[in-house]
Formats: sequence, C-alpha cells, structure tokens
Amino acid sequence: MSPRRAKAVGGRVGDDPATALREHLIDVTESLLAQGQIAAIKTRDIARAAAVSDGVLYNYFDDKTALLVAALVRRYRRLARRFFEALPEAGASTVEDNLVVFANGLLELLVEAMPTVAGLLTEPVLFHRLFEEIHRDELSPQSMQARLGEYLREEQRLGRLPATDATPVGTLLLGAITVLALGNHFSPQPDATALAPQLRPTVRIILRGLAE
Amino acid sequence: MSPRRAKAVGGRVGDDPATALREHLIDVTESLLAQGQIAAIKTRDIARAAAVSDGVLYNYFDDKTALLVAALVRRYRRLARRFFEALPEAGASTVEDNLVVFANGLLELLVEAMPTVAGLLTEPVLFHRLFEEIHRDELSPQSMQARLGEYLREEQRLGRLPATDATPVGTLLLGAITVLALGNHFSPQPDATALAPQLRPTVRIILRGLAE
Amino acid sequence: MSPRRAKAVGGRVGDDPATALREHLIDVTESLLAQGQIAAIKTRDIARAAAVSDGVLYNYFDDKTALLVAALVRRYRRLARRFFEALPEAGASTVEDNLVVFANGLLELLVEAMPTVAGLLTEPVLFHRLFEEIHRDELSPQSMQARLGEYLREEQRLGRLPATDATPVGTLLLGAITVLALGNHFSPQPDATALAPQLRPTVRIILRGLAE
Amino acid sequence: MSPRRAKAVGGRVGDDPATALREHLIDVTESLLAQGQIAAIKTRDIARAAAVSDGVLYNYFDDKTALLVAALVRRYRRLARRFFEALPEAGASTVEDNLVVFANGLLELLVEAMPTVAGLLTEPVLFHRLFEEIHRDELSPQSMQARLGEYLREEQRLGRLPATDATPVGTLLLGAITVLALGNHFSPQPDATALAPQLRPTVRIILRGLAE
DNA sequence: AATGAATGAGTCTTCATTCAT
DNA sequence: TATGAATGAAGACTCATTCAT
Repeated sequence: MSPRRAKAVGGRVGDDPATALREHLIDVTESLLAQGQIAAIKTRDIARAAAVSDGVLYNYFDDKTALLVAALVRRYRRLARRFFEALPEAGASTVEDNLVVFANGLLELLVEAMPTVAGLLTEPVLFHRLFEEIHRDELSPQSMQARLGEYLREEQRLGRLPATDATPVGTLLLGAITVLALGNHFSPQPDATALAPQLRPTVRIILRGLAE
Repeated sequence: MSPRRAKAVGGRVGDDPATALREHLIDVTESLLAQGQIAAIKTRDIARAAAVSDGVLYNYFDDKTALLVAALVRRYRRLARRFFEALPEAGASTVEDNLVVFANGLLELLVEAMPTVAGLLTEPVLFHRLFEEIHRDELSPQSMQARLGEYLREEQRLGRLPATDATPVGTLLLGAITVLALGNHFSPQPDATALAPQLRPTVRIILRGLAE
Repeated sequence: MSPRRAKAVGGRVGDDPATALREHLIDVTESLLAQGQIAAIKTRDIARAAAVSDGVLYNYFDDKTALLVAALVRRYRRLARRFFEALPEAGASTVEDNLVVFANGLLELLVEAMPTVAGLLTEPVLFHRLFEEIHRDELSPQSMQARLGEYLREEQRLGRLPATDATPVGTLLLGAITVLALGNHFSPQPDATALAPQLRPTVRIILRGLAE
Repeated sequence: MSPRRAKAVGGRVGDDPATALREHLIDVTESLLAQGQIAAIKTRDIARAAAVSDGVLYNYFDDKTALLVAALVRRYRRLARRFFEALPEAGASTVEDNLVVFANGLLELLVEAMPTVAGLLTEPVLFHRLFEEIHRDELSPQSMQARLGEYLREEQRLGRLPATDATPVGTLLLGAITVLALGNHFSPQPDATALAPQLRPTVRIILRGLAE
C-alpha cells in the first residue's frame, strides 16, 4: 500500500508520508529562503538540502516557482501569526507601552522578513503570486494596519488618545520601523537587538504629535 | 596604423578617446539601469545600446559587475546632487515649509532610485561594492541625515524649534517617505504625483511631536 | 490474504485475472495508439487511461516498448482481419467490381493505419519488432499481396482476365491507394470519404493496361 | 577585424567565415538527417559532429528546430534539383523510355528522401515548417507533378499519346514508385539497385491502360 | 501482485567571458 | 584597441524505470 518513502523524511507519526515530503520540501526551501538570495536558489540546492533526488520537486509542484511561492507564503504566515498573537489590547497598560509592543512586533517581523522581501523585489512573477496568496488571507499586511487602526480608535473611545485623525500614525510608525530594519539589514554588522531601544522615543514623538 | 576608435563614440574635442568610450559605456548602462530589472541587463544589451562590440567592455572594466557598479555610482551621484542642491536654509521661510521641501526632495530621490535599489537588493556583491563607493563620498546617505541634523540644530539655535532631542526626526521623516515610495512602487498603478500632498500632514505631526 | 486485484479490471468469468489485466493494458494502449503520435504516449498516460498504477506495466511487459509492440500487433491484426473478411471471390460479379472492392478494403486499412504507421517510422526498434511479429503471421501484408495474386490467377484461369504477367497490378494498385491515403493524411483537411470514388478509374486503367 | 574562427571550419577561399559556419552546421545536420532518426538528433550531437561548441548553434539559429528545418530544406532542394535536371523532353526518344527516365528520377529522389521523410512524420511542427518553405518553392512536389502533366500534354499534341485523360498517370506512377521505395526502405536488406528494373513493366501497363 | 513515489540521467537553452584577427 | 564569434558551464525540467511497502 505504501510507496517508497524518501530517505530524508523521517516519518512523523500519524502523518501522511506523501504530504510529509511535500511539507519537507517547503520546509527546506523556507530555510534556504531565510538565508537570503532567492534568485540564487537552484532546484538542485533544494533537492540536496532535502536529501532527495532532483526530480521530486516536480511530483509535488508544477514548477520551481510554485514551490518557492509555497515556501514564501508559509514563511510569511509564520511571521505574521507570531505578530498577531503578541498584539496589545486597548485599555490595558498605557498607550505608549502598547504602541511600543506593537512596534516591537512589527520590527521583529520586518527584520526577519527583510532578506526574503529584498530578494523578492527582483522577481515580479514571484512577488505577484505571493501578493495574491497573501491578500486573500486574514494575516495580510492590510489586516495589520487595520488592526492598528482599530486599536487606536478604541483608545480614542476610551479617552486615552485625542480624537484627532490618527491615520498618519500607521505610516509614521511603519516607516520608522522600516528604516530601522533596512538600516540594520544593510549595515556591515547587523545587530537587530540594538534596534528595539530606539522605538520608545519614536513612539513618544508620534503620540505627542497627535496630541493637539 | 593608428588604433581603431569605437564607431559609436564621437570624440569630444580634447578628450582621451579611450576615456570617452569608458564614459559612454557607463552612460548607456546607467540608462538601462533606470529602466529597472538590473538582473535582466545582459552584457550584450549594453554593447548593443552603446553601438559597440560585445568585447570592449572588458577593455575598460574587470567584468560586468565593475561596469554596473560604476553606472550605479554615477546614477546615485546624479540623484543625490540634485537633492543637495534643493536643500532649504535655516531661518528662511517656516520650519514646516522647509521640512516639506526637504521631504519632497527625498521623496523624488527615492521614487527615482526605487527600481534600481530594488534590483540591487538581490545582488549583494553589487550592493556592497556600491555601498563602499558611496560611503566614502560627500554625497552619502549619511551626509543627508547629517545635513538634516545640522539644519534642525540651526533652527533650534534660531529658536524656531524646541530644544528637544531631534534625532528621531530623521528616522520618522525618512521612514514615512520610504513607506510612501515603496507603496507607490508596488502599487498596481504607480503614480508618484499623488504622494507629495501626503507629506505636509506628516511633517506637521512630527513637528508637533517635537514641540514640548 | 488473497493477492490484490487491480481496481480497473472487472474479472471476466473464467479468465485468469492476471491475463485480464495484461489484455486490458494492451487494449488501452491500442486506443491511445489510434489517437496518433506514438512518441507522445507516456507510460503514465497508459496507466491513467487504464485506471491502474504506474508500475503494473512492468509486471506484464519487459518495458514500455514491449507493451507498445503488443498493442501495435493487435491493432494491425484487427485491421487486417477486417480486410481479409471482405475479400471478393473470383468468378463472381465482374473483375472490375471485385478489384474496386479489394482496393476499397485496402484503402480503409491504410487510412486507419496511417497515423500509427507514420508514428512508427521514427521508431526503428518498435518498427522492426512489429515487423517480425507480423511477418510470421497469416495476416501479413505479404499474404495480402499473395491473396490478390491468387485472385488474379484464378480469374485468368476463368478466362475473365488476359494471361499476361499480372505481377505489377499489386504494385500499381497498392501504390495508387498509398498515394491517396498519404495525400489525405497530410492534407490540411483530411476527408477519407472523398477517396473511394477515385478508385474505379484507376482500376480501369490498370485492367485495360493488362488487356492486350 | 576578423573574430575567432571555429576550429572546424576550414575557410573556403572567398567565403564569409560567419556564413561558412552557419553552412557548416547545416551541412553537418543534413548528414545526420540522412542517417535517419530525426528525433534522435541532439543539439550536442550536432555540435560534436561539427567539431564545435554546444552553444554555437544559437548564434546562427533561433533554436534547434530552425536549424533542422534549414537542413531539411537544403536536403530537399538538393534532391529536387537533381530530379529536375534529369527530366526528359517531349518528342525525343520514345514515350515509354521517357517515362521510365522520369520514374527513375523520382525513385532515386524517394529512396534518398525516405529516411528523412519518415522521420518527419512524427514531428508535425517540423513537418509543417518544412512544408511551408518548400511550397513557395519552384522545386515543390507540385511542380514535379505539374511537370509530368506538361510533358504528357505535349506528347498528346505530338500524337505520341492518346488524347484520353492522363490525370491518373501521375497517381499510378508516383504510387508504384512510392511502394517500391517504401518496400525497399523497410526490407531487412535494402537494395535500391534492384528497384529500377521493375519500372519499365509498370510504365508499360500504365501506357497501355491509357491507350484506348 | 499492485501501488505510486522516488530516482536521476538526459535535453535544450542562456550568457558572461575569451581571444584570434 | 576594437571586433564579434566561439566557448562551455550551468540550470530547469521530463519521464522510463525501480522498489519498499
């Protein structure tokens, strides 16, 4: 009943072995993705890294691109989910602290996603397929901004935030974080931990700027 | 028999013809760069566009990368110079107007540079060589931030700006602009002209945030 | 536990199930053959069409080629048998009518076989194995020509045909039919029904040529 | 001024060296074609046979198919030209002799073309591109039949041939020759020289059949 | 005996770089 | 020094065949 099983895939108990290899391929590709240079990933690299023959890929995916997209989507989802799980709640703690938490989550997300995103910019095909996949998703970047918007409106209702238009907050916060992540990404000696302390002063300015 | 001169390079009087061809190659490459997709540029494309034979390139540059870097540097300098020439002066006009002018210059720079920068992210070799070239330069991005810093300190000295720490202003401003430019770059129908009006509200929040 | 039986093969009563599957594979392959483009048939196509797994083929045949040859032989025999069953008898009707009937049978055979034969010409291995199979057979092309020879000699004995050497008749008749079938095969809009009416004039010329 | 020249191409005096290699590639491909099995020809085979690197092909042709078509066309033209040059003239010799000469020419053409034509049947793409090339040609198969028609009409005008409809002559003659050539092609021990003697009796029957 | 996933040799094509002239 | 054809390594993808279960 069972076909041959790929050498490399230790059977996780209860898993459909075919699915297991498919997942394994995505896993492996995802890890190659994390190393940067999406364009430099050859099908053979994937096969080697998966300890599997050159052809398997095509038993599970239409082509190399399809596998890459699958891995990108998974990578994105993993990061996004972590972000959403750590979101602060309106009313608790202080607004400043909450926004710092929010900013921190976003920073982590960006820092990790940066190499992959960077690699995507030159691959319009990949980029758009990923884009489509992600946007029909509840974890989409839009939801992130929407979520921040909701949070801010909630705090305004609670009177902890002035009733001014809070729209630019998103742009400003995301922008500052993007610049920090980019700067880190391209610095000769990247050190993501040095970034977090810079967030609170930034948040403070934004909040004060909102104040009236 | 005198050395042959490349067909395409009309000798500018007084120029070393060899140097002229070198420059011509950089010019042509720069224009290809502006069209986006750095990875898609083939040596043959360059040769064709320069109306020159495939091999010449190697008479003036170690390899394709060296030529690309030279073109990138030149492109960067051209954009950066334009930016520096349009900088506002402390004391004149209003601080808000001045920062809007500053932001506008930066936005233009980014919008134009975006396709090239995007293309560079997948080319770490290129990127770092460009990075090195640029940073020993008076037109470096650092100088831009430094220049903004100087401007702000000057305004503080003039009493037109509160004496708070103005460091985050750069990050916030650059960040917001980056996010706008990126968003535009990846929008289905990019329209750079729609971006400028969004700068003033952002500048206002930042200034107000600095206020206290 | 009794050996599993392939899903797709309903057991015909009294048949060895193994043989049944073997035959089923040949049937399916034969039908794929009729669709033309022998080189385009993949083992997987056969398995899919037979609603059977990729590997079974190798339980009944040495390799893909062996299966193809089996299917080709069967296809040939089916067509040839139909041809032999419709042969006219000496003495009955008129000689001309009889030869037209003969020619018609041959034409049908050729028109149907053409796509397969065409496909075979590029597969010398297949072709020669089929050739061998067919020639030790009572349904061989040779028998067809022999049968025509017999018929003609019989008519000569009956005095309905002059006693000249009738050998070239076969070549001429087969040739004309071949050319018609080939022409039809490669015409932009093949229409086999348009072919038959052209046979009688041809037969007439041949008969008249034989006359003296 | 001159670029590197391929090792394999001895410069024929006065030839453009670039064209020479292009021609050399076609030559080599043509000879591979003559060996049969068009589908079995790999780009590497061609390169090896041409004593040239794998990539050259693409300096002169869009792809493998384009080269194959070029070789096929040349092969066809070579054979067709030989055929046309040996055509008999109306009025001279006897009609029978003339038709035998004609038939002989066609037989030679077919015998030589057979392996190639056979190989083409499974390559619809190639076949149609060759078809198009050939049919805008003065050496097309149509011209051959037309030429035979002209000849026959001329002989009818000269009174050396009865004024009956001579249309089937083409089909009969071409058919007989095709069958002979095919039979020879697929015989275990092909011997084209054994074919010619069979032509005269065939021609005789056809002529006699035309007579009345 | 059936399954069907894994294997991997084999194919076409691209393109930066070299080098004879 | 310019030319531009030749080079050949590299890469995505196919598919007949094998074999553990």
